[in-house]
Amino acid sequence: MQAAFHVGHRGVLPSFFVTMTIKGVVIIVNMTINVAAITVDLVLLTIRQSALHVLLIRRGIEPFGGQWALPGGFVHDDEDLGAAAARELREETGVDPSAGHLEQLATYGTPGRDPRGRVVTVAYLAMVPDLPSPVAGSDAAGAEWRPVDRAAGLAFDHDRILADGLERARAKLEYTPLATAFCPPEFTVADLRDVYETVWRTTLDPRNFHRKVTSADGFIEPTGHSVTRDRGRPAQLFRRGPATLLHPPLLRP
Amino acid sequence: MQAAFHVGHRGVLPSFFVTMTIKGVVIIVNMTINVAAITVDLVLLTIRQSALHVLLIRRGIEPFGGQWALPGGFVHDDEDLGAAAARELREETGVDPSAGHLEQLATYGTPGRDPRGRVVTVAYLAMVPDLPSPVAGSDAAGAEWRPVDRAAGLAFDHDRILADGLERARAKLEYTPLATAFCPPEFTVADLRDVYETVWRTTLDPRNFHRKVTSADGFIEPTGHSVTRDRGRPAQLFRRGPATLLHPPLLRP
DNA sequence: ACAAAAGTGTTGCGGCTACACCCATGA
DNA sequence: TCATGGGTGTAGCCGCAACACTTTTGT
Repeated sequence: MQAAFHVGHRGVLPSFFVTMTIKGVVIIVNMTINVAAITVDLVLLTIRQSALHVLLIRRGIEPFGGQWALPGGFVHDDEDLGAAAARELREETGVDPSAGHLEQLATYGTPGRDPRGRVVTVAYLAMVPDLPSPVAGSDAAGAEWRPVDRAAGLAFDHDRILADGLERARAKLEYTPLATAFCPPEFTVADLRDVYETVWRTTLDPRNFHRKVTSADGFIEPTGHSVTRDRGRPAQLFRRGPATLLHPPLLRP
Repeated sequence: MQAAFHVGHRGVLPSFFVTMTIKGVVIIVNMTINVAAITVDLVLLTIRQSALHVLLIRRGIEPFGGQWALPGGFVHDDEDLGAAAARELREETGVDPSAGHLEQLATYGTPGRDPRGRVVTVAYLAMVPDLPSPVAGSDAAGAEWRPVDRAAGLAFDHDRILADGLERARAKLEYTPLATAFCPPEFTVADLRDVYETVWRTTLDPRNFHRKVTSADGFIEPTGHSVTRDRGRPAQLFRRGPATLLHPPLLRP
């Protein structure tokens, strides 16, 4: 039997093989250059009750069925990587990505990290305010916000991805105004300090912190409003400023 | 005609199609989940004659045949991403990756960035000392060290990747001992200062620089030797120290 | 009145810039 | 001995940690 074959219109050669059984004849096409499935995974962080939480989903299918994992999924055809991450964020939380922060974290492609075959995942780091609405329903068996120090034992290499995401988040609070991504549109200096204290797992002097963030150029802007939260003097409300880098930075103690 | 088909043993579904002509009958198999070819590209930097240079290769084949591009290539089957980058580095320069520095930069996968089809590239940033030997021959039509400010007009999206690599390198000199990756095993404080001045495109006070780098814990260690380079008092030789982070950092002016 | 949280003023320390100054060598 | 680059000392500035103190609310 002779078979002429042609691979797609793109000229990219795949490496896995396709087996076809036609009228009892088995045809195996084996190819040479490697391809991989591309997924995006999300390290999606928020702060609830002064504790840093990560969104986990409970896998409904194999592999790792029943185990907890970071939310993620396959990149669609003709879809940009960042767009895939933004889509996942919308699907999993319902928030518009522009309300929080979304950035590429790193890419993981160790052979064997997915038992189904070669899967390269581009991980993204996202921070969102504490969402009043519950997590939007997804095709997973379940989803929940988990405190990051109770998130060990994830599927795939997601423990590693989560650790990398946490370290990135901690480092970026120092020299970028990223902390505001955890806050609602209007927030107090105490809210912002709670973000830093929670992510860094330290305590900060409220007086010096206040001075630093209000004097850092373009970090936060007063809205003119104020609120009284519990007891005590009402606090001014701020919104995020236009700065993209912090001058001077807030260094970890 | 009926055809039962089965995709590989891995369970990963590809998205492109395979057309087979068997005894005059055309069979098109179209699949749903996207796959991509995975490449690694290298932003390989060095310093020659006090100018920052990047290694470029002249493409021998289409697409972008004849144009200059970053060195790179396909990730092999069962090869880790970092291992593929290290292999490219060895192939292009002959240096052992441990002699310099190699780290993941970012991943680029915009549809259409490669006219052959969906190609996702994981870019790596590498720094090596000025190599006495010329660049090892490769399968490309040519290779050369190009000053970074004369490197515009590269193939694919490599202008963007190079810009991202340069910004990463500049930022990392501040708070890591990365600058030593540009230096030979033994170097003087003036050599190290030249690295900073070249990458940052500034001038630094030699006296204050000397004090800072010799007092930064674990940054550089004296070897006991010294050299006289041109005129003037002989300079002590140093090797890189064990530090992985700089305390305190050297901030850009 | 008192507790509690917001916000300001002040002091002292440590790192940094700027620059004077000394050291060791080649020509 | 002079030019040149290597290396040290020091004064002043600036940012920051520490903390006393004032302001504004709820109870």
